[in-house]
Amino acid sequence: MKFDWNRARAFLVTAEEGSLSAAARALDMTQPTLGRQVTALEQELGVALFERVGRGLVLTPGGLELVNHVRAMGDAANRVSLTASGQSQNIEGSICITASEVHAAFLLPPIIAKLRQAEPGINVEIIASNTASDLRRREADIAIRSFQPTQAELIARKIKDVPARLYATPGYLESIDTPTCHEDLKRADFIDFDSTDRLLNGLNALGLNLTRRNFPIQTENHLVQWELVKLGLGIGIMPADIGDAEPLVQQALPELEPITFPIWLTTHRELKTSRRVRLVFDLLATELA
Amino acid sequence: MKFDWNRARAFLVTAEEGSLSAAARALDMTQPTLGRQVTALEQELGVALFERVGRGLVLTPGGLELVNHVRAMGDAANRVSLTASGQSQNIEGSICITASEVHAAFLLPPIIAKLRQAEPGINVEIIASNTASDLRRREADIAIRSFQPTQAELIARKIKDVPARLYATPGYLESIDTPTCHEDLKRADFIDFDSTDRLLNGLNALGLNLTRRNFPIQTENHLVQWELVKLGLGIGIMPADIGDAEPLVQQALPELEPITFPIWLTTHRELKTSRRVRLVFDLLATELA
DNA sequence: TTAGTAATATACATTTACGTATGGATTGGA
DNA sequence: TCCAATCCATACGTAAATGTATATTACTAA
Repeated sequence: MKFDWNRARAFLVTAEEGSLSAAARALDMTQPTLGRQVTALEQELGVALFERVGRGLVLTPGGLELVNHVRAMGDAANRVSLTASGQSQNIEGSICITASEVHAAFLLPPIIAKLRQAEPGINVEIIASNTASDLRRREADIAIRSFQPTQAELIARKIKDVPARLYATPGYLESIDTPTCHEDLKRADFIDFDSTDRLLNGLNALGLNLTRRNFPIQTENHLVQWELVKLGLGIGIMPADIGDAEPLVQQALPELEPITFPIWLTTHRELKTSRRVRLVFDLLATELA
Repeated sequence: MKFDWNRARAFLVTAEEGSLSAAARALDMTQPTLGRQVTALEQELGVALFERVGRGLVLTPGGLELVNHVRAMGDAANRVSLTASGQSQNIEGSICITASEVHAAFLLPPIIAKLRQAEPGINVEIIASNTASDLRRREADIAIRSFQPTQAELIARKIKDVPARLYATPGYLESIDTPTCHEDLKRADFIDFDSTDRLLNGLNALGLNLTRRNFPIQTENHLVQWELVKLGLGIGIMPADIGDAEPLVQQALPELEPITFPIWLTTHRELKTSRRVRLVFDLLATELA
């Protein structure tokens, strides 16, 4: 193990990002530095790792075999980082919370305000994303999710079950003759925020009989969907407490049984020992309930 | 994993050796360097790793927990080191050689036989193609070419200059009244193996005066051309040592000055690192000369 | 075919890390 | 108690790695 470990990290990130430039961005370094580190590692190990072909790099067979072991180094480095953070008993510092766009926009802000007031030394970073961040890779410290994580390294607490309902503007509902039963919704436009058919299937499971023609507008962004709903372009789904609090809209079909989904609070086992993480975790659990 | 991996290595060796000085000796570094790296890692992780007590160092509880994960990094690093040296030292594996069809068919087989006898662990793949493979894209490890490559990434060695002569069967030569001078060849049929007019131009440069009518048969395959020549369908060109060794044919016009072309042996920069490539390269250079 | 974009490679000034030399401190033995 | 040995910490000159700026190349879309 007499080679330069930082060069190994440069190699790993380059292999996973696919280019020196992307790896440089990920590591807060410059592209020439990474290029030099990778070539230096090649000389150090006596193995050609990448083929410089065109504008990208391609792993050589040798590099392909080596990257597995270097990835093991990276995984161990992640564990080092996690346990080190877990041991820090400093309240002050920064914490990274990930949540879906809706939760990040409507649930988190008042809680963050309380947190900042109670502990001004804690800096907060919020990642609003509908794709689940990987806590094991330290993409966030705490995650608010709508499903229970399966990995054993993670600890999760179920906060509550939340009902979600359909909303639209009164004007829009009038324009489709104010639906009053399941069947009436067949002539409605729904606004989808998922490229798969999850929303369609979920609604049909409640007894509706929709097709893709009922979803003429799609966006991957749940907040954009909500704005479209508020402008009267169709029906959208939203957690009931958020939807009910919006004066511009009303429930589209109050008789319809709501879709319920849970809220799970998740963190890494190692991080739970950190005073800062524990404090924020407990605050979130209290305030979200 | 945003900490300095070299510092992690410094921490690991220090913990295992028991002192900074001993670690410095093990890593071929100096004691001040290691001391700085360890303290820098402590600041980076926000965890006290060692207790400076007396003349030695003692791991703190935090350091004790972290050293396990850092040891996992070290184990992975060892595997990296091992497979890397294995890849650069190991003779066994496969090697891919590209050559023109004629070279692949007539020059390579006896050399490959020697190679297989000397190194049975090496698998050989031969790509017989008249279009130059791109070594930079790993289409082959070693190329036998008749021109010097221009790319700087490639290493090339000129083996020798080879004369090529015209051959035909005695029967065919009699059928065109046994040509004895340049002018007589105007009534001969030549068999071309190149869609461009390279052969025509090359022969005219030697003082012949041929037109396309002298090339009634064309094939992109040099070996097919040779079979056509051996069947008495016309005159073909062939490296002199190969043509002279074929009993079915004779030189069409021995007075004609031969066309000479070079043989270049080419590989990419991994030659510097791979023992296998170097071995085959050197064997080819010796045997072809 | 031709711009435009995004990637890698190179040149040079600067910062950073390293090694040497030395001082201060502790342990073990005479 | 003193001395020797060993170790960690500090200061300073030097060497190495990094960043900025720029050139060069390859793929892409019009």
